[in-house]
Order: sequence, then C-alpha cells, then structure tokens
Amino acid sequence: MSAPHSPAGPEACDVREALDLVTDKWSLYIVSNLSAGPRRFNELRRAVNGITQRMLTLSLRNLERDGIVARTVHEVMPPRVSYRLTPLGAGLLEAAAPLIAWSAGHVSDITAARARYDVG
Amino acid sequence: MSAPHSPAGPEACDVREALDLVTDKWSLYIVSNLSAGPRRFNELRRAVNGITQRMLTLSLRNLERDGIVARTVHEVMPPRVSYRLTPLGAGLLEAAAPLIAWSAGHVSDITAARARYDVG
DNA sequence: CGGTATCCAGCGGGATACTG
DNA sequence: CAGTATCCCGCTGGATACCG
Repeated sequence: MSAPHSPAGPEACDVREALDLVTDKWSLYIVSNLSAGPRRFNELRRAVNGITQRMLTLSLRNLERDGIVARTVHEVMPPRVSYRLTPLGAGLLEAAAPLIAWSAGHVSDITAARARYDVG
Repeated sequence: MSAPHSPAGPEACDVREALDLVTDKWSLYIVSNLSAGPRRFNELRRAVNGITQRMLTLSLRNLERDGIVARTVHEVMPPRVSYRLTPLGAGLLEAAAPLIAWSAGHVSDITAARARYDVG
C-alpha cells in the first residue's frame, strides 16, 4: 500500500516510532528495575513480576539492540551475566519516571472510573 | 515485603497495572492528539497516523471507560461527536509528555544503535 | 546460571462491508 | 459522520524441554 501520507510534519512518524518503544509489555518495567544499578539475569527475573524466561531474554535483547541496556558477560563458572542501563537508557528512565509515577498513583481513579462506566 | 535488593515493594503490582495503560498501541497517541482541544471522530482519524476506524472506536471506548476521555454527542444531522480530555486525562498527558518528547528526540539514537547491533 | 528451541493459544488489529 | 459487524491473519507471549 501507499506509505502513510503524513507530510504534515516529520514529528508525526517520530511520535509513532517513539511510542512503539513503550508499546511492549515489559521494557519499561525492566528499565525501571535497572534504576538501582546492574542486575543479573535471574535477579531481574525475580524482580519483574510475572515475566517468563523467554520474554525476559527477548526483551533484554531488544533493549540491548536499541542501546538502552548494556550486557556484560563475566567468563567464569558458573556463568555470570549482568545488565545495566546505558546513558541512553538512563535518559529513557528519567523521561518515563513521571508517567510511571502518575500511573501508579492513579490506578485507583481508573479502576473507579471503570466501575462507574460498567454500571451506568 | 520489600526485599533489600529490590525496588519492587508493594508498589510492584501497581506499576504493572499502571504500565498496562501505556502498553497499548494507540492510547497515548490519541491522548497526545487531544492536547490542543476537543476533536471530532474523523479529525482524530486523520490525525492519528495509520489508525483504522475500528481501532479508533475501540481505543476511544477504553479511554472513555478509564475516565481519560469524555465523549459528547451533539444531536444534529449529520451526527457530530466530539472527544476531549478529562482532568484525569490531562494529568496523564502531562505525565506522559516527557516520555513522548524524549522518545521523539531519540529515535535517531535508537535507530543508530540498532544499525550498529545488526552489523556487529 | 543463563540462556535456545519448539509448540501453540489468544487476541490485537487490519480489511471490508453495512447502518442510523 | 460516526459508528457496528464480521472475517481472519500474524504476532505476542506463555509452557515446556533442552543446552553450554
């Protein structure tokens, strides 16, 4: 099909691209769990509520690919791999912090709104 | 329940709940398009790059249900329906603004990081 | 420990057609 | 104009098993 007709401004596409970074289930959650410093794979797995091994691996790979997270392998036995935020990732976390805080603070408002909507 | 090494205390579940608000493809995009004031259905459709009629309807219903967006029907012919942010929605937009701005401003960084990753 | 590989269910979401 | 209804494909992501 024809490319999205958005000559209206270069920002439109950027915003869509940008929001895709946030549109996946785990990335922001993982990033926020790396705020306190480097974490090993299984530390993250325990910290990130409900994530599977597979999804943690995939999410970390994507974050690494995007330059958000850095992966370090320590060549010892047993294997030791740690993950930490890059400067880019730290910037993302900083930018996301208000949204995360707001969301956490307004879950009850939204739950209430839903209840009202579903009744009336 | 706060483990000493984990930032995930009782807030953990809330954060997951909260991030689910952001985890869908269109909501933040729509909300950001309502920042300048009320919009009619097809205005939004044109503004929100690439959205289908179905997904716009579904997304607006969810946002209305969550108390983020208010829907007003003007009983005229042809039908006229407008959508605007509620105070809650305005708060969400305010909280999301830094993330949206950051994302839009760092798309190129991320694209570059991907290119580097894919080569090496 | 830190992954891959494989299988598969669910649903997000696009295309299309119809309606008040 | 502002939706509903229907069909269906593909990707997300969960469960499980295996590997260096």
